[in-house]
Amino acid sequence: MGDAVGLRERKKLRTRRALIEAALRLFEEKGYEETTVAEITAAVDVSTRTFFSYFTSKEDVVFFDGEARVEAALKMIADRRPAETVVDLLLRVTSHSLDAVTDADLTVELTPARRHLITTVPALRARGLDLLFETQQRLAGALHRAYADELDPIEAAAAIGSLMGAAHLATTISMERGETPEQVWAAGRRAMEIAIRGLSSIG
Amino acid sequence: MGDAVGLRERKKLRTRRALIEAALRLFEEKGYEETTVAEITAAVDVSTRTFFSYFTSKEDVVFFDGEARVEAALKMIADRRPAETVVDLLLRVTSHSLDAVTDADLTVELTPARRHLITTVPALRARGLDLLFETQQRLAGALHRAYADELDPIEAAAAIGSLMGAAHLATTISMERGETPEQVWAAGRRAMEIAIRGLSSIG
DNA sequence: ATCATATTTGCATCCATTGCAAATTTGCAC
DNA sequence: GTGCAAATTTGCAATGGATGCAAATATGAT
Repeated sequence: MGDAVGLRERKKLRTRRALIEAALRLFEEKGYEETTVAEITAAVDVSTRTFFSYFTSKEDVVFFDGEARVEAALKMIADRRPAETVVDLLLRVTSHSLDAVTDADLTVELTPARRHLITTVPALRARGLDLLFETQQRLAGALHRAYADELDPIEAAAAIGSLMGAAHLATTISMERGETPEQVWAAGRRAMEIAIRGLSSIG
Repeated sequence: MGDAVGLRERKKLRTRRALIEAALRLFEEKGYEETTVAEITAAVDVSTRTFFSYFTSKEDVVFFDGEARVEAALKMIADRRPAETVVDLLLRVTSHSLDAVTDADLTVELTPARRHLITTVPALRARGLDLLFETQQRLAGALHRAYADELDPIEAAAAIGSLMGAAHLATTISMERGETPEQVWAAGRRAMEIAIRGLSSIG
């Protein structure tokens, strides 16, 4: 990612970065729907058309670091430790997946503001869910490959879907209830434990 | 739903139904993105503007029966049987959730064609995932209410998220592998069993 | 038949998105 | 340095979804 060899690449990276920062700032200041692509590009002083050669849509700019996060998780699964169980590996992956990642020389965490945008704005929420689901498909594939002898594709999918489905819904509901970040985090962990133990453990 | 008292209501129902049928037919014939709202309304002989007083967006017309399905599931959860376990109830709900439901006098099943559209067209897939997630939130709330003494909100969320997350990802991957409808159905059932037994049962 | 209300319709408008060809910039060879 | 080929940016036109609004219609109760 961080291979800015020539002037060309460096300039592109700078433009991309500037577009992301301007967009996120404007989205926070005046709201996503109230911000036009023209306003974003005006703030960076490039043409509107250029925006769409960097991002395929206005939504995309909010998920600029998604691919880096996914790749980090995929790598962890592919490089799994020899005797590690599926559950241990997945817990290790999820606990690291929230760390900051570097994308195109732009290191960012999933700030509360961004998280709020993604869960609040319908267009972003839908896009985020689509990306999340695609991620789950890729992780399930990687998990199957990493444990080819023990897990068939459906079992791998069930494992990823169950764990991530439980954690995602639980954290969302925790947030919706206005709980503190610590409580939200705890909700996610409890949900994963339930997924690991099985539903019958609570019925 | 089926209370078409006056001419007014009957006419509206007829228009709504005609719009849905024309839209689905056109989407199948020439593709979702290639079909304009103007073409749909032309086929029904109403103005383009009218379309948007029946549906909030072009995507919405594909999910016309979503609300009816969700309400059926919510009702089943609310009317749970006295001594029934959470797992038994949820299995009963999921096995019935695929039955045909009646929406505005229009009874429909989730045809393969419609399913294909929803999983294929990015805009529909994203919208469908948004609706599915919203459904999960509502089901989790209902489950918590139905088992208020046994499940707190987070546990209810973990249960719904785990079960539906596993089933959805497993069926999607099964479909993607080109498996038969029977195999897809079996994949969903296996995934739910794994969610119920717990991930540790496969590691 | 008539009036109040509910619907439909016809604009005008905004904005995201895309294709295309012209203009500009960059990297490299000479 | 110059000049050329390739990569980028830009301007422009066009498409299509979505919304607000006021005029035109249709409906139903008296």
